[in-house]
Amino acid sequence: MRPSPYNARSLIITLNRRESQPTMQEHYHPAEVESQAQSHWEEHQSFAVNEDTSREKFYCLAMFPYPSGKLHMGHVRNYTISDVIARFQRMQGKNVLHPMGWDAFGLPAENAAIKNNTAPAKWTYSNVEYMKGQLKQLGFGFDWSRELATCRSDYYRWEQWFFTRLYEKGLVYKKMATVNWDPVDQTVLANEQVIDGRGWRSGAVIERKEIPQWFIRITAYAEELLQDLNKLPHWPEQVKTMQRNWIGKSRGIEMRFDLAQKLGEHTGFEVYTTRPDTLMGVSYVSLAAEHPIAQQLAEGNAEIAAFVQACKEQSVAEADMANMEKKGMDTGLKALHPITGEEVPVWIANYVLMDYGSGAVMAVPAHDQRDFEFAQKYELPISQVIAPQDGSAIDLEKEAFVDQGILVNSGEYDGLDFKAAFDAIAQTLKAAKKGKVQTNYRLRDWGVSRQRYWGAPIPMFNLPGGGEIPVPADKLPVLLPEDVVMDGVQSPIKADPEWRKAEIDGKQVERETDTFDTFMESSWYYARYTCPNFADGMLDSDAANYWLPVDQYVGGIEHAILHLLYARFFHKLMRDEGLVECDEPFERLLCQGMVLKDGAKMSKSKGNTVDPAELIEQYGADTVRLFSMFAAPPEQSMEWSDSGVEGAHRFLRRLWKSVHGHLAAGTPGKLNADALNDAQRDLRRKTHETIAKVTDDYGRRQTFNTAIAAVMELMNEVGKLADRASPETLAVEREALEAVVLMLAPIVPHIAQALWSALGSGSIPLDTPFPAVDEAALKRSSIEVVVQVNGKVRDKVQAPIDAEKADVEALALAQKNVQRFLEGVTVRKVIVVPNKLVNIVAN
RNA sequence: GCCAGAGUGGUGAAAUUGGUAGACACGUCGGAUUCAAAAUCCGAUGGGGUAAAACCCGUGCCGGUUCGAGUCCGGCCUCUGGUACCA
Repeated sequence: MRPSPYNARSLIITLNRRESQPTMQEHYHPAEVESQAQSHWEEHQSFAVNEDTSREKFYCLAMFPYPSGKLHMGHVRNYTISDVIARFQRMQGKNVLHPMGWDAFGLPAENAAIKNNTAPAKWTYSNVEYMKGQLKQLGFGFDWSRELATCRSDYYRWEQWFFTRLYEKGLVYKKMATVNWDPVDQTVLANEQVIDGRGWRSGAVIERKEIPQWFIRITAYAEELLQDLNKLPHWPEQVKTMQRNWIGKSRGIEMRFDLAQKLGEHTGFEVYTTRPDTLMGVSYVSLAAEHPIAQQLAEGNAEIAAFVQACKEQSVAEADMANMEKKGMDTGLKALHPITGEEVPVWIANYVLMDYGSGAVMAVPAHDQRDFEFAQKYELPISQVIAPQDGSAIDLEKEAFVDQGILVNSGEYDGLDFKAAFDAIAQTLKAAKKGKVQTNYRLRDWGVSRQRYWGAPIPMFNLPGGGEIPVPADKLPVLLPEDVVMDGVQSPIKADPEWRKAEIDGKQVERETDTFDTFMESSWYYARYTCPNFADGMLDSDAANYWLPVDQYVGGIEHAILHLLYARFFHKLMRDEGLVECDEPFERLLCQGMVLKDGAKMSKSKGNTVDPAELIEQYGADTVRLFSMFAAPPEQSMEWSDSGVEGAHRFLRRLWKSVHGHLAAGTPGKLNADALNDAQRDLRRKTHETIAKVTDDYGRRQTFNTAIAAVMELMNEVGKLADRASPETLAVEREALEAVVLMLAPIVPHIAQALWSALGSGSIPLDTPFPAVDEAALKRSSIEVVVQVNGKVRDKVQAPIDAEKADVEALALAQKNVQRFLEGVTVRKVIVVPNKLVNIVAN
């Protein structure tokens, strides 16, 4: 017989408790149960871990929260998921790291500081304190000894140091880039602060403005970031697809259009296309408003200047750019077609972005829908150069034909398909030194400069005569002053002329007053958790290499691209600095869905928020945790329901009652699997089927809702047990209840701990192995098989397990209702799916 | 606009590899218990149909593949996330 891993008994503890707190046994009091369990964990430091090379490690990480004030349901869901996984893995015997910290820098702190007349630091720290209390109340098993906050200088100093290392390696550079500019407040606005093209505070129409900013060369890693997605089999396919599309690798041709007449120093410009096969259909070319040629034209032409200015009056956000009305202006300038030498008009268009590619595009209205609409609007020629492969006609009055096809009206290239045309045109351009085949990435370098106060100062010194040098390591960190007053517009470190003053080698220099994008901090916190107090460097490689990569990362799908791509990039940068060994930071990724109320995202403005604090108060943390896991699978958005919470609570009360009812019924006998009657055997099978399913649901499928449903089913079966008088029945019931308590322990750890103790164990579930399946108990002699006629269910039969196909077929055909449907028709075919279904095809 | 998802009873959902659509809950209705109520327990519950069955219809919409489609394919509609300075 399988030795039970959890039959150690410690009745003394239970008896003592029964005497001192008699009411505890009869009724479920979540507040008592939960504070008792939480004190136990606190006292025993149950979640503090260290590097133990003798044990298999498991690093379970939930995306750390922005300390916005108090927890919302999204946090509760996120951290319940990671806590369930962490506790389950621990019950699988692993050395589990489950840390927590604070993504503490960011824009909302500045806004709150202005509103509440306080300092961002003070506001942030008080939020951290409050939210930490809430996390503890929910019973999450975090190793608080590793807590970190990104706004602390012992964290961001290493980020500053790392940035200077990247600068030395040539992976950091400065260039002009476009921002949203509020001309009234004289400040840079985040995309979020631009509403319908106006500044959210001033209401002024915002402008695009070019300012110098720092960039990190993520494009140097584009190919590796793309290829290594193939090393992540346990990431959701949709996230990998989104990242691939974001990186946007394409093969095309970069070519030069010469200007018909020189314009100042400009003799032409570069254009990149992935559709060189349409080159003979070019009607015009478009430049971005910020293109040097457009700038030069604007200088000598008031009309063009006005149009260029108008193009700049809009947000820089891509979604806004793509949705706005496409506008253009003919400059009167002509460019020469790189193959035919014919003149094509040069336009300026508001939809061409200077930050992408070369800031100039060739337009083929017949074969690109956006060009088509633009050409129709401005009555530019639309000439077909591609015909459908199948010879069908196209209607260029209605829409562009954008598929690949066969070239027409393209001179010597007529009749070629996409690939042949690509090669032939590439060859011609190359021979004429007018262009070359080029691989392009849509991915752009990472702009990390922010003109805001509440962030890590960029560690650069600006030199009086221009240029800059990185702040030397011995002068780090560049501290952000925390005791400041927010006046509402200017960053305090920009407003204070003293702060920027610095000296190096006796020379006066100025500190950079821009701060880092907060994605910088969230790109490496997972690694710092492995050695949060390491004072001699960014990472302690021994600790980092023991714990990394993160085995399970859990967070919102909204981070599918930016955060997860930046973190992957940073990891590779740290690897190339020799700080970590592995290539990817997150082995397995779970993206949880949003929490909705009345079909909409919970938000203060909609007034449909649910406060976790009130729910914990009313029902206890276990109920909140149980409901948030039961209501939907983790990846799906989840509808909040107050009555569903009631139901979860009711289940816990029933569970409590069942266990104590069982204990009161007497002492179970020794479980003898061979001496059970049918009902006992059935329950035992159900117990072990449930263990098998729940283990799979927790581990492989990560569908906690179905795990809970399976346990509920088992409990319903337990409830149907007729006689608690027999010691055999009690033994089977005991086995089921012990399994139930342990299976639920990752989700409802407090009540599970209390019930486990009541069942007489000296250990706590956290340190108890997860129940194991007894394969022998799963055996059954017969199974229900569905009988279909022409795909419709007509009957069901009990068939011996693994019966011969012919026998099952005969059994199925013999059914009365089946016979009824076979009258007057001929059986053509019989399909037998073993142990499942028979389909009789007849007509 | 572009990229990625989602859509199943009154509600949250389940159906894991193409094989019984609606497990498990919530709600509602009926019953037991109670002086009464709460709590608890038992039963019913996709729509139509029937005395009860049988049977018919049913997974956003239109079409296809298959013995068999919620699941696969093509085309739409609606909603959600992201769109590089919200985190």
